[in-house]
Amino acid sequence: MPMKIGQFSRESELSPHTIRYYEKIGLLQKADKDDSGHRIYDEADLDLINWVTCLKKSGMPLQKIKRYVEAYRHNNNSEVTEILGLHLVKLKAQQVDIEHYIDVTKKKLSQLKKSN
Amino acid sequence: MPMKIGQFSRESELSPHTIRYYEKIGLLQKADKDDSGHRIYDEADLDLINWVTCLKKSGMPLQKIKRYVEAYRHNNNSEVTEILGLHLVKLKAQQVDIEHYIDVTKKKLSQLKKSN
DNA sequence: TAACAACTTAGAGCATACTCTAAGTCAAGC
DNA sequence: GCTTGACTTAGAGTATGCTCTAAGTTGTTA
Repeated sequence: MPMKIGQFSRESELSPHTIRYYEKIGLLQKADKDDSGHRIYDEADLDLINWVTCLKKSGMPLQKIKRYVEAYRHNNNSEVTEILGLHLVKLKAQQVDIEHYIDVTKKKLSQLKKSN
Repeated sequence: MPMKIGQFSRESELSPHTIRYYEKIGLLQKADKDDSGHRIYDEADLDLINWVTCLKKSGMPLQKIKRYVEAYRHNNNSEVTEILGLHLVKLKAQQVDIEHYIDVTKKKLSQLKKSN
């Protein structure tokens, strides 16, 4: 179950560089180290990093994810809920925007077809 | 109808800095200058920059927008169509992703409510 | 004519998010 | 014992997209 950064990297699909970077900026807590000073991670770390990746892919900046992770670590449920609630609102707005951009792009494309 | 960078900036909602930057990286053609060396723009420039802004807001990187603008300038309809077609595919993929992220976020939120 | 705003340029600086480099340590296999 | 691969650190470099600074010119208005 416990793994070093190499396996953790493969399972999370983030490079070791990126994982250390996330630790450096405080997004991830300082990982425990084994006797040779190598970072060790477990399933809980993997669940967290995967959720972090999901938040990141959905457009949340690392600074905000950092605040989320901190609130999560401190069991501050109300802040976690607030951050996710706001995130949901933004995602819905993005959804509306994208629909609009799809429409506009389609129109532009059909105008182009006509002018041929 | 012709205007200097200040008014062009207000009408396009881009700063003069940004407009000059776009010109510098070749996204916009070198603007014509009046007798005092000030850039002059017209309605066609405004239409183009507004479409550029639309592409940018919908996630197209400046380098790709640059290629779009060049193809557009050279009346290369097939390339314009190709770029927009690909963009449409990406937007649709984004739409699917966002729907997924909305679902996941909603689930996370309802899990949090239960654990209260 | 003097102040003031708007414009010009080249180039530096900034924010975000990595990504890589250098120099070194450590454990396992031949 | 030595190579190999995975790991460590601090810090430099990269890409994108601005954003600002400095030093100067030009046009309008009181």
